[in-house]
Amino acid sequence: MEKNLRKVLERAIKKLGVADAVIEIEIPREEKFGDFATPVAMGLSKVLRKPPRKIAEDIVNAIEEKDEFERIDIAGPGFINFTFSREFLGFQLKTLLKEKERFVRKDLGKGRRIQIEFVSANPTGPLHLGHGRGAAVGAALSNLLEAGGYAVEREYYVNDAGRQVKLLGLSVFAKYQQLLGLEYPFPEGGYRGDYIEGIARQIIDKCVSKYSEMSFREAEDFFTDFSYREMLREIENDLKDFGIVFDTWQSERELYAKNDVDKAIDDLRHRRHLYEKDGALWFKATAFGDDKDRVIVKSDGEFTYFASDIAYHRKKVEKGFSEIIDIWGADHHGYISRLKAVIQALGYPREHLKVLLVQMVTLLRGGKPVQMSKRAGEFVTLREVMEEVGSDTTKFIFLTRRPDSHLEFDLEVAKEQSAENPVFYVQYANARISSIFVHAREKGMDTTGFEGANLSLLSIPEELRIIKKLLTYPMTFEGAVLSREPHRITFYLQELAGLFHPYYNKYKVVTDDAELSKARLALCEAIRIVLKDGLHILGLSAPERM
RNA sequence: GCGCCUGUAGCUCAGUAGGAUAGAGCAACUGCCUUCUAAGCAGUGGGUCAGGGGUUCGAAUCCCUUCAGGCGCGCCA
Repeated sequence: MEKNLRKVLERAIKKLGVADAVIEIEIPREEKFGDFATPVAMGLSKVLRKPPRKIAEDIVNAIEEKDEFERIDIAGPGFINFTFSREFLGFQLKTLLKEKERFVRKDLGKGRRIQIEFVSANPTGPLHLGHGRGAAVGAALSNLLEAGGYAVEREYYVNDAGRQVKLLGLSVFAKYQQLLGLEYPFPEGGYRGDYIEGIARQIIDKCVSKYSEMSFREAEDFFTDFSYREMLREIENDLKDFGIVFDTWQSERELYAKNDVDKAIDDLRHRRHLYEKDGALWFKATAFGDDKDRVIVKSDGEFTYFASDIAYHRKKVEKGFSEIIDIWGADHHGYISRLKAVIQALGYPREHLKVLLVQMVTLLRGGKPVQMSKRAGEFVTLREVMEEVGSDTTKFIFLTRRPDSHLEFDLEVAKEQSAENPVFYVQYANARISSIFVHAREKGMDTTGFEGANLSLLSIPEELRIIKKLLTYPMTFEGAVLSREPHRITFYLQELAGLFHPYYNKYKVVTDDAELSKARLALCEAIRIVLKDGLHILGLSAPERM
């Protein structure tokens, strides 16, 4: 729709002797300013040395495709306002009905491959609400880019190698000993949640007291592996119930086992980005804009966490994606510059890696902060929130906010609102349309083919407003894809539902007038196509009954 | 001390890559179900866009600065 107008404007402006004008097209805030508007004449006034309104006039006169518009006005300081003709809108709507997804979505990615890594929580405890935010945003972004024509790989990075999983194993081991009535000191800084006892009990059920005589050194591998795998299983299950499935799970251990870490270090060494100092091996991150150089191998010979991160990102890069997106909690923002430095050191532009920060979530209950301490095992899990508030509501709350805004999640408010929650507002529109279709079929009407519908019967303001809104969906969609901002879809859907409900309330779709009914059913079908598309992208259900 | 994020209605948040008179939901108040679902609709109020300066035809949006909140700044993971 706006692509079409852009072409019209380009041709017209070319006639004025300007070849490469940047044409902005926007949807005016007020209806009286038309369906689309462009401030392009104002921008051109400097180049052409003429007053903006005069240029606007020249542009309008140069437009050939006048029949697409009901009106073209020049307003204010030099805006050109376009109002589409009803015939043109009808034609466009019919195209939408015919092409469905192909119309509402655009192939922006052209099959290019993008990897999105998100959640990647340590498998040392259950997912909490902050992970849920990353999960909701990551999944929605993945769906969005996929819909936009990219081949997306959703990846979860599993930190199964470091000291944390070992500490998990030790925590479980200690609990295990205690449950068997033996005295065993709980490790300092160990994990204390109820889930630790759960895992310990599982081990007892499986092999009773086989390990009770052993020292942790002897039982370490078993306890660590069993515990983190159990956690990972639980995490995967939580995510599945949250509606999120990953394509690949990259294990950190595997990077070591397959010598990816060594290879990455060799690679950087050959590229002369490493040096030794004080018995440690350093990466020259400052050469690529980082604050300080970073240690990869400590003087005691141990790798730092950064070493496997280098190997991991090298692996990502070598998989040949056109872009890599990491979604991190904002508390990791200090790592952006060092990883971008790695990307650059490996010979790629730093833009090849895009890090999306998801800000912290403050959990409240009735306005009061809920105390969270992972160490003490006091925290509200994602599963608990899902069960108390609901997955769709939880996701929607995450997706109605920009990822980089701090978020207050009040459990009471989320629940209270559930009756009039915005997510239901959108889903309800879809359910109502389904219901209309059922009703229409009961009346013996055909609700499948709309080729023959006389869409020119859709003439009241509410209907035209809805049609225009539908036809701007591709524009919103494109903006969301290019800016990598799924929340734009969320707001669009609320606006669309906000046009449908009043219409529904005021007018009947199914009436005695068969032809009008058919046209209105066609409109409903178009709304449904867009609603379903948007809800699908956001990872939300589109129930037919509520 | 340095870096990143944030500051918009009582509350939670949008504001479409600088555009026209600043938007939604919640909360408050008043009406609407013998009709395709009332998880809905109609109506009523509410603003120093944190403060100050600058850039230009035009700024919530870009730059500088001050203030406030959050998060980071290890040979931790």
